[in-house]
Amino acid sequence: METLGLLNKLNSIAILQEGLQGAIKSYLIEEAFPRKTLLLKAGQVSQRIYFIKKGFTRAYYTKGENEFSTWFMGEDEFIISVYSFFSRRPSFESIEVLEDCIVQSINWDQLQAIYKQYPEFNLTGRIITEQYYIRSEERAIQLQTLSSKKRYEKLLRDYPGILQKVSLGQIASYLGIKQETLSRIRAHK
Amino acid sequence: METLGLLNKLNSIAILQEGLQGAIKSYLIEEAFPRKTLLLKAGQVSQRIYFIKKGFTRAYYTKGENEFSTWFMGEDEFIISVYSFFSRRPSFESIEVLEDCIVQSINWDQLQAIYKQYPEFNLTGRIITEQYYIRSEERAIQLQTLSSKKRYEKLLRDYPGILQKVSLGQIASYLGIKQETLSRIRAHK
DNA sequence: TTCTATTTTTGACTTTAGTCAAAACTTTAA
DNA sequence: TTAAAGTTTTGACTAAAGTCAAAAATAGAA
Repeated sequence: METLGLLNKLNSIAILQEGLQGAIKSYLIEEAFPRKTLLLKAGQVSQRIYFIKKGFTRAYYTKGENEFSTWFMGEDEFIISVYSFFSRRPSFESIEVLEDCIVQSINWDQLQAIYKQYPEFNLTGRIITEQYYIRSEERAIQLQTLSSKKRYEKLLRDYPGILQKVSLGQIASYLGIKQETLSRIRAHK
Repeated sequence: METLGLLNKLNSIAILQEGLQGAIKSYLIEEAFPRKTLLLKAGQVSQRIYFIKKGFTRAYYTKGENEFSTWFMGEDEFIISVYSFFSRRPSFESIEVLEDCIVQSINWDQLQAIYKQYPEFNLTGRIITEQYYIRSEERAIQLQTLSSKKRYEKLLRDYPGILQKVSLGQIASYLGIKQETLSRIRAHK
Protein backbone atom coordinates (compact mmCIF):
# COMPACT_ATOMS: atom_id res chain seq x y z
CA MET A 1 0.00 0.00 0.00
CA GLU A 2 2.66 2.52 0.99
CA THR A 3 4.73 1.87 -2.09
CA LEU A 4 2.07 2.23 -4.74
CA GLY A 5 2.57 5.92 -5.04
CA LEU A 6 0.72 9.16 -4.87
CA LEU A 7 -2.65 8.10 -6.24
CA ASN A 8 -3.03 5.46 -3.57
CA LYS A 9 -2.16 7.98 -0.93
CA LEU A 10 -4.75 10.41 -2.29
CA ASN A 11 -7.42 7.75 -2.63
CA SER A 12 -6.84 6.74 0.98
CA ILE A 13 -7.98 10.23 2.00
CA ALA A 14 -11.00 10.40 -0.30
CA ILE A 15 -11.76 8.27 -3.35
CA LEU A 16 -11.16 10.40 -6.42
CA GLN A 17 -13.34 10.13 -9.48
CA GLU A 18 -11.85 8.74 -12.70
CA GLY A 19 -11.49 12.04 -14.49
CA LEU A 20 -9.66 13.60 -11.59
CA GLN A 21 -7.32 10.64 -11.30
CA GLY A 22 -6.63 10.91 -15.01
CA ALA A 23 -5.86 14.62 -14.73
CA ILE A 24 -3.40 13.97 -11.91
CA LYS A 25 -1.77 11.13 -13.85
CA SER A 26 -1.39 13.29 -16.92
CA TYR A 27 0.59 15.89 -14.98
CA LEU A 28 2.49 13.58 -12.68
CA ILE A 29 6.12 12.90 -13.42
CA GLU A 30 8.22 10.28 -11.75
CA GLU A 31 11.95 10.77 -11.36
CA ALA A 32 14.90 9.16 -9.63
CA PHE A 33 17.42 11.36 -7.84
CA PRO A 34 20.69 10.26 -6.25
CA ARG A 35 21.90 11.24 -2.81
CA LYS A 36 22.95 14.90 -2.48
CA THR A 37 20.63 16.15 -5.23
CA LEU A 38 18.98 19.44 -4.29
CA LEU A 39 15.25 19.24 -5.05
CA LEU A 40 14.98 22.90 -4.08
CA LYS A 41 17.63 25.58 -3.60
CA ALA A 42 17.16 28.41 -1.14
CA GLY A 43 16.26 31.58 -3.02
CA GLN A 44 14.09 29.80 -5.59
CA VAL A 45 10.33 29.60 -5.42
CA SER A 46 9.25 26.06 -4.55
CA GLN A 47 7.53 25.01 -7.77
CA ARG A 48 6.86 21.32 -7.28
CA ILE A 49 5.23 19.26 -4.60
CA TYR A 50 7.10 15.98 -4.24
CA PHE A 51 5.72 12.69 -3.07
CA ILE A 52 8.46 10.33 -1.93
CA LYS A 53 7.89 6.86 -3.29
CA LYS A 54 11.24 5.67 -2.07
CA GLY A 55 14.19 7.26 -0.31
CA PHE A 56 14.79 9.91 2.31
CA THR A 57 15.07 13.69 2.21
CA ARG A 58 15.78 16.68 4.37
CA ALA A 59 14.70 20.31 4.35
CA TYR A 60 17.09 22.79 5.93
CA TYR A 61 18.09 26.41 5.93
CA THR A 62 21.16 28.35 6.94
CA LYS A 63 21.33 31.40 9.10
CA GLY A 64 24.75 32.98 9.41
CA GLU A 65 27.18 30.17 10.04
CA ASN A 66 24.55 27.75 11.23
CA GLU A 67 22.47 25.19 9.44
CA PHE A 68 19.04 24.17 10.71
CA SER A 69 17.17 21.06 9.63
CA THR A 70 13.45 21.70 9.51
CA TRP A 71 12.14 18.30 8.40
CA PHE A 72 13.15 14.82 7.53
CA MET A 73 10.74 13.16 5.13
CA GLY A 74 10.69 9.55 4.04
CA GLU A 75 8.60 7.14 2.06
CA ASP A 76 4.96 7.94 1.48
CA GLU A 77 5.37 11.51 2.62
CA PHE A 78 5.14 14.83 0.81
CA ILE A 79 7.89 17.33 0.76
CA ILE A 80 7.72 21.01 -0.12
CA SER A 81 8.94 24.22 1.37
CA VAL A 82 5.63 25.05 3.03
CA TYR A 83 6.28 28.75 3.18
CA SER A 84 7.50 29.06 -0.39
CA PHE A 85 5.11 26.67 -2.12
CA PHE A 86 2.04 28.16 -0.47
CA SER A 87 3.04 31.82 -0.51
CA ARG A 88 4.80 31.75 -3.93
CA ARG A 89 7.78 33.59 -2.48
CA PRO A 90 11.47 32.62 -2.61
CA SER A 91 12.31 29.81 -0.25
CA PHE A 92 14.69 30.22 2.65
CA GLU A 93 14.87 26.44 2.80
CA SER A 94 16.70 23.97 0.62
CA ILE A 95 15.60 20.39 0.15
CA GLU A 96 18.19 17.68 -0.39
CA VAL A 97 18.12 13.97 -1.05
CA LEU A 98 19.76 12.00 1.77
CA GLU A 99 19.07 8.55 0.37
CA ASP A 100 18.53 7.80 -3.34
CA CYS A 101 14.94 8.71 -4.15
CA ILE A 102 12.13 7.89 -6.48
CA VAL A 103 9.77 10.83 -6.30
CA GLN A 104 6.55 11.77 -8.01
CA SER A 105 5.70 15.41 -8.42
CA ILE A 106 3.47 17.98 -10.04
CA ASN A 107 4.02 21.70 -10.16
CA TRP A 108 2.11 24.49 -8.53
CA ASP A 109 0.30 25.68 -11.68
CA GLN A 110 -0.85 22.16 -12.48
CA LEU A 111 -2.09 21.71 -8.93
CA GLN A 112 -4.08 24.94 -9.13
CA ALA A 113 -5.54 23.83 -12.45
CA ILE A 114 -6.66 20.59 -10.84
CA TYR A 115 -8.19 22.46 -7.91
CA LYS A 116 -10.05 24.64 -10.39
CA GLN A 117 -11.30 21.90 -12.65
CA TYR A 118 -12.13 19.50 -9.82
CA PRO A 119 -13.18 21.61 -6.83
CA GLU A 120 -13.76 18.46 -4.78
CA PHE A 121 -10.00 17.95 -4.78
CA ASN A 122 -9.74 20.89 -2.40
CA LEU A 123 -11.03 18.46 0.21
CA THR A 124 -7.99 16.25 -0.20
CA GLY A 125 -5.67 19.26 -0.30
CA ARG A 126 -7.22 20.64 2.83
CA ILE A 127 -6.93 17.39 4.76
CA ILE A 128 -3.29 16.85 3.82
CA THR A 129 -2.54 20.42 4.79
CA GLU A 130 -4.29 19.86 8.13
CA GLN A 131 -2.28 16.71 8.81
CA TYR A 132 1.05 18.39 8.17
CA TYR A 133 -0.04 21.42 10.12
CA ILE A 134 -0.67 19.20 13.14
CA ARG A 135 2.84 17.82 12.79
CA SER A 136 4.27 21.29 12.66
CA GLU A 137 2.50 22.24 15.89
CA GLU A 138 3.61 19.03 17.57
CA ARG A 139 7.19 19.77 16.65
CA ALA A 140 7.02 23.29 18.08
CA ILE A 141 5.55 21.91 21.30
CA GLN A 142 8.17 19.22 21.64
CA LEU A 143 10.96 21.74 21.17
CA GLN A 144 9.57 23.62 24.14
CA THR A 145 8.53 20.85 26.49
CA LEU A 146 10.98 18.00 26.02
CA SER A 147 14.59 17.96 27.15
CA SER A 148 17.10 17.59 24.35
CA LYS A 149 17.71 13.98 25.36
CA LYS A 150 14.00 13.18 25.13
CA ARG A 151 13.76 14.91 21.75
CA TYR A 152 16.61 12.77 20.49
CA GLU A 153 14.98 9.58 21.75
CA LYS A 154 11.69 10.58 20.15
CA LEU A 155 13.35 11.20 16.78
CA LEU A 156 14.86 7.72 16.89
CA ARG A 157 11.42 6.29 17.59
CA ASP A 158 9.76 8.35 14.83
CA TYR A 159 12.42 7.52 12.25
CA PRO A 160 14.13 4.27 13.15
CA GLY A 161 17.17 3.84 10.96
CA ILE A 162 17.69 7.59 10.69
CA LEU A 163 21.18 7.22 12.15
CA GLN A 164 22.17 5.28 9.03
CA LYS A 165 20.95 8.05 6.74
CA VAL A 166 21.63 11.33 8.46
CA SER A 167 24.79 12.79 9.99
CA LEU A 168 24.76 13.65 13.67
CA GLY A 169 25.37 17.27 12.84
CA GLN A 170 22.16 17.33 10.82
CA ILE A 171 20.26 15.54 13.55
CA ALA A 172 21.53 17.98 16.15
CA SER A 173 20.38 20.90 14.01
CA TYR A 174 16.90 19.35 13.83
CA LEU A 175 16.81 18.89 17.58
CA GLY A 176 17.82 22.49 18.19
CA ILE A 177 21.18 21.73 19.80
CA LYS A 178 24.84 21.74 18.78
CA GLN A 179 26.57 18.67 17.49
CA GLU A 180 28.87 18.52 20.52
CA THR A 181 25.87 18.54 22.82
CA LEU A 182 24.24 15.68 20.92
CA SER A 183 27.49 13.75 21.10
CA ARG A 184 27.52 14.14 24.87
CA ILE A 185 23.87 13.10 25.14
CA ARG A 186 24.66 9.94 23.20
CA ALA A 187 27.70 9.18 25.34
CA HIS A 188 25.59 9.00 28.50
CA LYS A 189 23.89 5.71 27.65
CA MET B 1 -13.06 46.07 6.88
CA GLU B 2 -11.42 44.21 9.75
CA THR B 3 -14.39 44.72 11.99
CA LEU B 4 -17.12 43.59 9.67
CA GLY B 5 -16.79 40.02 10.70
CA LEU B 6 -16.25 36.57 9.35
CA LEU B 7 -18.02 36.87 6.01
CA ASN B 8 -15.83 39.77 4.98
CA LYS B 9 -12.76 37.84 5.92
CA LEU B 10 -13.91 34.86 3.86
CA ASN B 11 -14.88 36.98 0.88
CA SER B 12 -11.45 38.57 0.95
CA ILE B 13 -9.98 35.13 0.21
CA ALA B 14 -12.47 34.15 -2.50
CA ILE B 15 -15.85 35.70 -3.23
CA LEU B 16 -18.50 33.26 -2.02
CA GLN B 17 -21.74 32.73 -3.89
CA GLU B 18 -24.99 33.88 -2.31
CA GLY B 19 -26.21 30.44 -1.28
CA LEU B 20 -22.97 29.62 0.45
CA GLN B 21 -22.97 32.93 2.28
CA GLY B 22 -26.53 32.24 3.36
CA ALA B 23 -25.60 28.80 4.65
CA ILE B 24 -22.74 30.22 6.69
CA LYS B 25 -24.96 32.98 8.06
CA SER B 26 -27.62 30.49 9.07
CA TYR B 27 -25.15 28.54 11.20
CA LEU B 28 -23.08 31.42 12.51
CA ILE B 29 -23.63 32.55 16.06
CA GLU B 30 -22.23 35.67 17.58
CA GLU B 31 -21.47 35.81 21.28
CA ALA B 32 -19.81 38.10 23.78
CA PHE B 33 -17.48 36.62 26.39
CA PRO B 34 -15.83 38.42 29.29
CA ARG B 35 -12.18 38.15 30.25
CA LYS B 36 -11.23 34.79 31.77
CA THR B 37 -13.92 32.81 29.95
CA LEU B 38 -12.61 29.48 28.71
CA LEU B 39 -13.68 28.98 25.10
CA LEU B 40 -12.18 25.50 25.26
CA LYS B 41 -11.09 23.39 28.22
CA ALA B 42 -8.23 20.89 27.91
CA GLY B 43 -9.67 17.39 27.67
CA GLN B 44 -12.65 18.42 25.55
CA VAL B 45 -12.81 18.03 21.80
CA SER B 46 -12.60 21.45 20.14
CA GLN B 47 -16.06 21.75 18.61
CA ARG B 48 -16.20 25.31 17.37
CA ILE B 49 -14.02 27.46 15.19
CA TYR B 50 -14.03 31.01 16.51
CA PHE B 51 -13.51 34.16 14.58
CA ILE B 52 -12.55 37.07 16.82
CA LYS B 53 -14.50 40.17 15.90
CA LYS B 54 -13.21 42.03 18.90
CA GLY B 55 -10.99 41.20 21.85
CA PHE B 56 -7.95 39.08 22.55
CA THR B 57 -7.43 35.42 23.38
CA ARG B 58 -4.76 32.91 24.29
CA ALA B 59 -4.31 29.19 23.75
CA TYR B 60 -2.18 27.38 26.31
CA TYR B 61 -1.51 24.00 27.82
CA THR B 62 0.02 22.74 31.01
CA LYS B 63 2.65 20.09 31.40
CA GLY B 64 3.44 19.14 34.99
CA GLU B 65 3.82 22.38 36.90
CA ASN B 66 4.42 24.48 33.84
CA GLU B 67 2.10 26.39 31.60
CA PHE B 68 2.93 27.03 27.94
CA SER B 69 1.21 29.62 25.76
CA THR B 70 0.89 28.39 22.20
CA TRP B 71 -0.84 31.32 20.55
CA PHE B 72 -2.17 34.77 21.11
CA MET B 73 -4.98 35.68 18.75
CA GLY B 74 -6.62 39.02 18.28
CA GLU B 75 -9.12 40.79 16.08
CA ASP B 76 -9.84 39.35 12.66
CA GLU B 77 -8.11 36.07 13.46
CA PHE B 78 -9.40 32.54 13.90
CA ILE B 79 -8.84 30.53 17.00
CA ILE B 80 -9.15 26.78 17.44
CA SER B 81 -7.09 24.05 18.95
CA VAL B 82 -5.58 22.96 15.64
CA TYR B 83 -4.81 19.46 16.80
CA SER B 84 -8.17 18.83 18.40
CA PHE B 85 -10.43 20.55 15.89
CA PHE B 86 -8.82 18.85 12.91
CA SER B 87 -8.21 15.43 14.43
CA ARG B 88 -11.43 15.29 16.50
CA ARG B 89 -9.49 14.16 19.55
CA PRO B 90 -9.48 15.67 23.05
CA SER B 91 -7.52 18.88 23.24
CA PHE B 92 -4.41 19.28 25.35
CA GLU B 93 -4.85 23.02 24.97
CA SER B 94 -7.24 25.40 26.63
CA ILE B 95 -8.36 28.66 25.07
CA GLU B 96 -9.09 31.64 27.28
CA VAL B 97 -10.34 35.15 26.75
CA LEU B 98 -7.75 37.74 27.81
CA GLU B 99 -9.72 40.79 26.76
CA ASP B 100 -13.53 40.91 26.52
CA CYS B 101 -14.48 39.36 23.20
CA ILE B 102 -17.13 39.37 20.56
CA VAL B 103 -16.68 36.16 18.62
CA GLN B 104 -18.46 34.50 15.76
CA SER B 105 -18.36 30.75 15.48
CA ILE B 106 -19.72 27.66 13.83
CA ASN B 107 -19.23 24.09 14.92
CA TRP B 108 -17.32 21.28 13.27
CA ASP B 109 -20.39 19.41 11.98
CA GLN B 110 -21.81 22.53 10.42
CA LEU B 111 -18.49 23.29 8.79
CA GLN B 112 -18.34 19.80 7.31
CA ALA B 113 -21.91 20.19 6.05
CA ILE B 114 -20.91 23.39 4.32
CA TYR B 115 -17.85 21.74 2.77
CA LYS B 116 -20.09 18.97 1.54
CA GLN B 117 -22.86 21.12 0.13
CA TYR B 118 -20.51 23.74 -1.32
CA PRO B 119 -17.32 21.95 -2.38
CA GLU B 120 -15.82 25.21 -3.61
CA PHE B 121 -15.62 26.30 0.03
CA ASN B 122 -12.78 23.81 0.47
CA LEU B 123 -10.69 26.36 -1.41
CA THR B 124 -11.22 28.94 1.31
CA GLY B 125 -10.65 26.34 4.03
CA ARG B 126 -7.46 25.19 2.40
CA ILE B 127 -6.06 28.69 2.01
CA ILE B 128 -6.80 29.67 5.60
CA THR B 129 -5.21 26.44 6.77
CA GLU B 130 -2.15 27.17 4.63
CA GLN B 131 -1.82 30.66 6.07
CA TYR B 132 -1.92 29.46 9.65
CA TYR B 133 0.40 26.61 8.82
CA ILE B 134 2.97 29.12 7.57
CA ARG B 135 2.67 30.96 10.86
CA SER B 136 3.22 27.78 12.79
CA GLU B 137 6.41 27.03 10.86
CA GLU B 138 7.63 30.57 11.32
CA ARG B 139 7.12 30.29 15.03
CA ALA B 140 9.08 27.04 15.25
CA ILE B 141 11.92 28.62 13.27
CA GLN B 142 12.02 31.71 15.43
CA LEU B 143 12.17 29.63 18.59
CA GLN B 144 15.30 28.00 17.20
CA THR B 145 17.08 30.88 15.53
CA LEU B 146 16.38 33.97 17.60
CA SER B 147 17.73 34.71 21.05
CA SER B 148 15.11 35.10 23.73
CA LYS B 149 15.61 38.85 23.70
CA LYS B 150 14.98 39.01 19.95
CA ARG B 151 11.90 36.82 20.31
CA TYR B 152 10.55 39.20 22.92
CA GLU B 153 11.18 42.21 20.72
CA LYS B 154 9.50 40.49 17.79
CA LEU B 155 6.42 39.67 19.86
CA LEU B 156 6.10 43.34 20.82
CA ARG B 157 6.30 44.25 17.15
CA ASP B 158 3.75 41.61 16.10
CA TYR B 159 1.30 42.45 18.85
CA PRO B 160 1.82 46.04 19.96
CA GLY B 161 -0.18 46.62 23.10
CA ILE B 162 0.17 43.02 24.20
CA LEU B 163 1.82 44.15 27.44
CA GLN B 164 -1.46 45.76 28.42
CA LYS B 165 -3.39 42.53 27.86
CA VAL B 166 -1.13 39.69 28.85
CA SER B 167 0.84 38.99 32.02
CA LEU B 168 4.61 38.69 31.75
CA GLY B 169 4.40 35.10 32.96
CA GLN B 170 2.18 34.24 30.01
CA ILE B 171 4.45 36.09 27.61
CA ALA B 172 7.49 34.26 28.96
CA SER B 173 5.75 30.92 28.46
CA TYR B 174 5.05 31.85 24.83
CA LEU B 175 8.68 32.83 24.31
CA GLY B 176 9.92 29.56 25.78
CA ILE B 177 11.63 31.08 28.80
CA LYS B 178 10.90 31.52 32.50
CA GLN B 179 9.29 34.59 33.88
CA GLU B 180 12.42 35.56 35.83
CA THR B 181 14.47 35.39 32.66
CA LEU B 182 12.02 37.64 30.82
CA SER B 183 12.14 40.06 33.71
CA ARG B 184 15.93 40.23 33.43
CA ILE B 185 15.75 40.71 29.66
CA ARG B 186 13.40 43.64 30.17
CA ALA B 187 15.63 45.17 32.84
CA HIS B 188 18.56 45.45 30.43
CA LYS B 189 17.06 48.27 28.33
C1' DT C 1 45.02 -0.97 0.94
C1' DT C 2 46.48 3.29 2.61
C1' DC C 3 45.99 8.03 2.69
C1' DT C 4 43.03 11.96 2.96
C1' DA C 5 38.81 14.19 4.13
C1' DT C 6 35.01 14.24 6.89
C1' DT C 7 32.53 13.23 10.96
C1' DT C 8 32.34 12.43 15.77
C1' DT C 9 34.06 12.70 20.37
C1' DT C 10 36.38 14.76 24.27
C1' DG C 11 38.24 18.50 27.24
C1' DA C 12 38.40 23.00 29.37
C1' DC C 13 36.02 26.97 29.75
C1' DT C 14 32.09 30.53 28.99
C1' DT C 15 27.47 31.92 28.40
C1' DT C 16 22.66 31.51 28.96
C1' DA C 17 18.81 30.19 31.31
C1' DG C 18 16.62 27.80 35.34
C1' DT C 19 15.68 27.45 40.48
C1' DC C 20 14.29 28.96 44.84
C1' DA C 21 13.34 32.51 47.93
C1' DA C 22 12.36 36.96 49.29
C1' DA C 23 11.29 41.79 48.38
C1' DA C 24 8.87 45.31 45.80
C1' DC C 25 5.10 46.53 43.13
C1' DT C 26 0.15 46.42 41.44
C1' DT C 27 -4.51 45.13 41.40
C1' DT C 28 -8.75 43.93 43.24
C1' DA C 29 -12.34 43.81 46.17
C1' DA C 30 -14.23 44.20 50.92
C1' DT D 1 -8.79 53.06 51.65
C1' DT D 2 -6.59 49.48 52.90
C1' DA D 3 -5.75 44.54 53.36
C1' DA D 4 -5.07 40.52 50.67
C1' DA D 5 -3.95 38.42 46.46
C1' DG D 6 -1.51 38.36 42.55
C1' DT D 7 2.43 39.90 39.65
C1' DT D 8 7.05 41.37 38.79
C1' DT D 9 11.73 42.08 40.11
C1' DT D 10 16.05 41.02 42.32
C1' DG D 11 19.70 38.09 44.40
C1' DA D 12 22.52 34.08 44.98
C1' DC D 13 23.29 29.86 43.24
C1' DT D 14 22.88 25.68 39.91
C1' DA D 15 22.22 23.35 35.63
C1' DA D 16 22.24 23.05 30.72
C1' DA D 17 24.05 24.14 26.55
C1' DG D 18 27.46 26.72 23.61
C1' DT D 19 32.35 27.66 22.10
C1' DC D 20 36.78 26.63 20.57
C1' DA D 21 40.35 23.49 19.85
C1' DA D 22 42.27 19.19 19.37
C1' DA D 23 42.11 14.12 19.22
C1' DA D 24 39.90 9.92 17.67
C1' DA D 25 37.15 7.40 14.60
C1' DT D 26 35.07 6.58 10.16
C1' DA D 27 34.23 6.80 5.32
C1' DG D 28 35.79 7.58 0.54
C1' DA D 29 38.99 7.65 -3.17
C1' DA D 30 43.25 6.85 -5.46
